[in-house]
Amino acid sequence: MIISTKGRYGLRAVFELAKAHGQGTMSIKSIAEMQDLSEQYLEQIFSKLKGAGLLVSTRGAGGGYKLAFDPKDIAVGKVLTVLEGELAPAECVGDDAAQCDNVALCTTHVIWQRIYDGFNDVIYSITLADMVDDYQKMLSSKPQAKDVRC
Amino acid sequence: MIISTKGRYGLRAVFELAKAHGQGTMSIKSIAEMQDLSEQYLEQIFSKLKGAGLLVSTRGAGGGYKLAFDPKDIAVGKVLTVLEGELAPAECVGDDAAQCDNVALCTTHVIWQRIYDGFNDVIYSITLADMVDDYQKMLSSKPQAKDVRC
DNA sequence: TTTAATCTTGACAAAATCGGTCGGGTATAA
DNA sequence: TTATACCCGACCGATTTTGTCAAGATTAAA
Repeated sequence: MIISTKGRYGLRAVFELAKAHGQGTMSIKSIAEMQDLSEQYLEQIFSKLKGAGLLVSTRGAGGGYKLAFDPKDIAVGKVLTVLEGELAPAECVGDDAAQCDNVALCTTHVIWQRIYDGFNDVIYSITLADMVDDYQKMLSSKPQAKDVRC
Repeated sequence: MIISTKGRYGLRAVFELAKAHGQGTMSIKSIAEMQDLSEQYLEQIFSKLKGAGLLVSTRGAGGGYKLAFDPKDIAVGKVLTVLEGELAPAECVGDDAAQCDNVALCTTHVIWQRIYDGFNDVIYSITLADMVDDYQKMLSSKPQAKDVRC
């Protein structure tokens, strides 16, 4: 599995926040229930996302989390990168790439770079708003639909 | 690191076989020396690749490994998949996908599928022959070049 | 003011995976 | 017959994954 549970659960949870954006905060408890996740594990995940500035929280009764930005301004890739670390195929590509002796002459480097670029193109081209749109469309085409996870 | 050492070392080693294709076999020892890898670890890697039918071996003195097919008929993706297992972002995509309750209604499934497709497009569109071509071009444009790894 | 809800933080731990090593085989060319 | 090379399964320490547990801080509401 390229994406660990942190990233997969995290994206599902953030998707709930995106659906409810503009309607105040949601508690970890309610999201954990909806998505059938452990509250304590989800705490860890949201804590990371908050640390990265993607979420804001309110303490106390009636508090909870919400997105720090509009869903259309949060790329799926951002969420995944915060939770998984940088998704690079090898050390010689990516933001904090360890430069090898001579990248210009390294044959496998070309492969890793293409994988990295392709991957990031995909995950940064989809926003949370896109996910919500997809969801609305699925709902309207199959009105009996219930939330499903994978 | 999305690709582990098995995949990264393996691709480098197989690239050596591709460069020498048509010139008989190469021993693990010589490749391990060239690419600065442990012989015993490389044995494990080649054993897997042989099991998958990508390599053939000759035992005894003067023996070694060679590609089972022409480099142009071996995709980088095939090598990586044999060594890494299927490179799926989640359980619900890929050949041996665990079907979730209702994929057609699952919002995150769309994301995992797009990542999976993008990834496989890249790695199955490059063959070992492409790598060798790249290498020859690099050599001719910088004739003083030595082999470099990353 | 008290209470309950909620986020916050850090430690802990079982299980799986990673990145190999070790110690023997077996087949074959020289 | 001997040296070379592949073959194979067990093992092993370190790290990462996937969480759990406990205690505390903050705040809204009763």
